[in-house]
Amino acid sequence: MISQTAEYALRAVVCLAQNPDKPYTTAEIARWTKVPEHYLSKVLLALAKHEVVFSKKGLHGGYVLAQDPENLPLLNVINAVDPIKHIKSCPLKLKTHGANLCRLHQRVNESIDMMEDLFRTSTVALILSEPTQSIPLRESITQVRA
Amino acid sequence: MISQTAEYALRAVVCLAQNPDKPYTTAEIARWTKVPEHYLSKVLLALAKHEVVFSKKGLHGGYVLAQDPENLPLLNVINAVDPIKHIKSCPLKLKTHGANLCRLHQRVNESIDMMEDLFRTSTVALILSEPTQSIPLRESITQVRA
DNA sequence: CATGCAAAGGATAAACATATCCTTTTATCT
DNA sequence: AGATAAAAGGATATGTTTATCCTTTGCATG
Repeated sequence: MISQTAEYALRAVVCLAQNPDKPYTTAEIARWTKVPEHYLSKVLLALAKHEVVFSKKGLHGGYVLAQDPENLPLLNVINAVDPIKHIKSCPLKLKTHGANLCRLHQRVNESIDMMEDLFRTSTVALILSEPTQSIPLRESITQVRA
Repeated sequence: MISQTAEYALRAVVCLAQNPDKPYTTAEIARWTKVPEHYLSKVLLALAKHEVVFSKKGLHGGYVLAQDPENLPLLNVINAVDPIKHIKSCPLKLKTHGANLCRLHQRVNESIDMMEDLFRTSTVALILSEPTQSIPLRESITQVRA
């Protein structure tokens, strides 16, 4: 339910977080994340504008995380490229509803709230710290035993 | 986070549920729900194909709910027009990940699961039974006192 | 300060979602 | 049977998201 663009942004940020000091070029991130390079450049632009990443031009330039992964919720990344929008008033524009949503739109909005909460409480650091069989972006060598 | 089409489908079903025996024509539903009539006809077609609604052609025809609102989760409506898709295997197609999602995609998928659960446990009857200030699709006369 | 590297930004294209219109099919009522 | 009502379905248009390409700007180094 998140957009392709948001998924790309998350991958890029996770990539940068693996090596918080090294500046990664668009081309490098594209290779790691398997995101189309030229599209990724737009995504990174948006992340830079929202100060999720910091960019440096020229030789040895590239992108670096602008935030400590501990303090960087996935929500911030998503909102930078494709803001989660809540239902604030009746989509039918019924005058008597206004900001008092009916049960239908309350429910739909509840689902949006839940998503937002989950992404707000999930930091980039958390994604990297909890080990599983699969390491983000990595063709790991972990082998499942039979 | 649900599509416009899914929102339209939910409105249509809620409309039908208000009067489970009366066949509503596309034009009538469009008027109540404020959904573009010709687009709505496609949406209703999909709902009919998935047996969420029953359609009857000709004079006095129209659409009727095919399910008891008590047993009709919003999820069924949504899935009829715009199926919720889970992440089942690594979007990067990393061979070593396969069906073992990394933490990132586990989280993203978790958010999808949560949404699905909410919509699975919310029936159409529930939407109509819990009264609030705003009645679905209706310009109610309830007035907020100052 | 000239050269090369890399991001910034603009213009365009392709794919998909949303929306409109028109014809065909099927049912109902005289 | 003929007329009418309404869904089914096809063709097309508009808008948004995703993707590609090319030029410009800014930085680092020799």
